[in-house]
Amino acid sequence: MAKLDTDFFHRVYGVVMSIPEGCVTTYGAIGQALGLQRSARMVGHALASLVDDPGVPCHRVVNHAGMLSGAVHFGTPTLMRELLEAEGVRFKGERVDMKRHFWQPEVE
DNA sequence: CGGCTGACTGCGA
DNA sequence: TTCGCAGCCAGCC
Repeated sequence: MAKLDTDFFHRVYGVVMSIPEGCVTTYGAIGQALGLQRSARMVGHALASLVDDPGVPCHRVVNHAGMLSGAVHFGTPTLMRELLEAEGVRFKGERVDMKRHFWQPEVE
């Protein structure tokens, strides 16, 4: 681990893959775990590529407001929410109940 | 090789 | 939590 390869996406892959079922996290939290504290955007872009990769529960990643900002990239805007609800994640209207399901990824 | 865009965040009000 | 401003880095054209 801690391989500084250009495969930055690969790191996000590992972290997202480590997200427990029924839990959600933010881009910043992931970025922080990767050492990219100020570059949460990169996490989002990484996810954009990871969503193209099967086996990556990127639907467990939301923005700091708890909104499913990446749902549009799922092909089906509602798919992201459906997946979370299927895992037991509670929703507050259009947002995820961060207070209840927020999970902090740890540094590899 | 240069510039723009982008699944965002943090701070202050 | 919401609104506004500015920063950060990598991928893509």
